[in-house]
Amino acid sequence: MAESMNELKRTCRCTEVSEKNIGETVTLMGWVQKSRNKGGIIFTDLRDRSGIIQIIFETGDGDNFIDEEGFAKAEKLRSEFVIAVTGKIEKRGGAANDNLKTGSIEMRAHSIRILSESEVPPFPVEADSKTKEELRLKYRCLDLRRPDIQRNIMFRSEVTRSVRDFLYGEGFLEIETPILNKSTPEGARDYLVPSRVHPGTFYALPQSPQLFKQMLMCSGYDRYFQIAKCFRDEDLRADRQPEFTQIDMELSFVDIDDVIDVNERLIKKLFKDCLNVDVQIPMQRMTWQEAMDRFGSDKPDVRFGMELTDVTDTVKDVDFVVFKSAIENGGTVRGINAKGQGEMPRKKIDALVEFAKGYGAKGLAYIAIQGDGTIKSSFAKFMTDDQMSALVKAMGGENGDLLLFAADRNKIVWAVLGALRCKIADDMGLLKKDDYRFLWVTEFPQFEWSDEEERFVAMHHPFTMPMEEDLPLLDTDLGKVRAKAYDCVLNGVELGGGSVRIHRGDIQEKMFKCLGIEHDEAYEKFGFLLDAFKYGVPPHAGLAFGLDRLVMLMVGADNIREVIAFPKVKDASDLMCECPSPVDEKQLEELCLKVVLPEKAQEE
RNA sequence: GGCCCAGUGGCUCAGUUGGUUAGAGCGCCGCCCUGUCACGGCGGAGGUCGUCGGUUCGAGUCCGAUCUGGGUCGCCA
Repeated sequence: MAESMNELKRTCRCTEVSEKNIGETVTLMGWVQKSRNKGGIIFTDLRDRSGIIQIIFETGDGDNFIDEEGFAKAEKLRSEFVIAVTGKIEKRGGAANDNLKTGSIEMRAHSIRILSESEVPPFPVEADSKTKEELRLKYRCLDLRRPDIQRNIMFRSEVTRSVRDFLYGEGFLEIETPILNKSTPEGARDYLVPSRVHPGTFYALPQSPQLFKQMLMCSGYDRYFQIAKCFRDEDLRADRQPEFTQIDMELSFVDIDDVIDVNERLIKKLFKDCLNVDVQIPMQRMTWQEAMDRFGSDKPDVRFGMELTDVTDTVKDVDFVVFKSAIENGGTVRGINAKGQGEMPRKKIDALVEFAKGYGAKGLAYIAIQGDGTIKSSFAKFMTDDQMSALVKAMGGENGDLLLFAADRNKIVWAVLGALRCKIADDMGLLKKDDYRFLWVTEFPQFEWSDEEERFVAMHHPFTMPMEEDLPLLDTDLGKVRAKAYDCVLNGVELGGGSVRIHRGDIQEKMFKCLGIEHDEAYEKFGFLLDAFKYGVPPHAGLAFGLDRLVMLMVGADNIREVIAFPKVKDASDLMCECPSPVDEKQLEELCLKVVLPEKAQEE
């Protein structure tokens, strides 16, 4: 039977006692990790968020022993019972346990209360769980007791504390912005919330506090930040959840370098505080164009080389239809050199070809240079010996190397080789999680052509300031306009991004025109911001980090669910709460809503 | 929406070219044990092999569909 605490007070956590406390009487409360009954003596491992300490129950007279009634209780202990024990801290009578922080001491209980019993848990509460994630998420309460995930969640708290410390120190104000917002359907899909008071109308959950933080700049708060919950109704990934958290900030009277500077110092302090890792600043910078040309990605992993080489010129006369047609259609031929992989078995190379096809490649050409210098190649028969050696030379190919080539439109060539170099590096074991390589990618294109909409769309958002020297291009060549936008990249992951915003009405108007957004439409969507811009706008710029991704990389997790207390699964549902779920007809009526399922979903 | 991977006692897994009663480790239950900490000893319970359908004399195994979870492309201004 469960007992109450009554007047009993916990004196400290399980591992907050050490050899210094030997002889002291303490009261500990926590969960039974494991109980070992030796007959006349019982050893119980007691766990709380700090760790584990061994409790001893032995009958006898005096302070060091427990009475018969207490011993009977101890005999009943099972995993995950919640107990309170009072007793004396002693040096271990038996051998020390080097695996425990408290391995050299133990507590001799003289009283015990069972505060709560537990059913047998569906999976063991232990570190390095092998349990399927589905089950872990269904019983997330138990999963969150496991020491490794507790470490992640507590670490995350340290991160936000460090961030707040730094930003407060730099004169930032923490200001909350609304969760119920106006829907602005540019960008990601919104989560909608129906209004009861205004039937047929909806709020949207924020994709980011973007417009509000710009408003705050207009209002003179000059340095804002927020640990902001954001929502995007898009498909999930290992590093993408439908609701996620951003470290969001905005600054007035600043330009790119000011934003980068304050954020480099933020990251430096954060990594020192939480990981005792020294991040070198200033961090590496690279333009978007350079990132694409060298790494095939706007978020390059610079922990390893294997950079892209443009060999279009070298192969332009080669009579290989794949290369020829790519070049004729305005594309390029580029390659990467996987050093020392020349002996890769055909089967694995074929797997790489399949991998490449997943990124839109029609195929993948390769040259495998064997250890003795002989060449195996998928397209050797189309090449003269001179052409082959010129190509190998252009790629820096040596004996034992594997050269891989993609020929297509640049967009596809970049995507294919960019992904390929990361996959090969991973397969080769080149990716060390504790090797933190930061990188700023700058000078993003302002616009991106959308095949779907057959127009230019904003790559970042329509309030992003173009680079001053590119302003004339707004009239002539939108594809060439570069933006004052920047991303912070860590080990191939986009950690955060931001931009200098447009604060001049004339440029903003032109921007809307370039994006094909009419004056009225702009007002319909962003009127409140445009109104605010009429009354004195400070030049401003900002940035937002993905907190979940940041913590994931810092703890070395493979997905952000490991650093989020209550994450959603792949189809955006919550296995613990079992949501989303249908609502009462009455609730729908009140909101003037009617659910019309597509035919397929109506069956059953 | 596309492609790929997985699903067998509570957990993690094995299960041969389709062939007796589907196994193991851990966990769980009972008894014993005063220095264990991966405690130990003895005994025991526990499975519609994700679901539905098909092929077959016979399906955990082969085929089709479907569900669940994961990865990824598209998507994510």
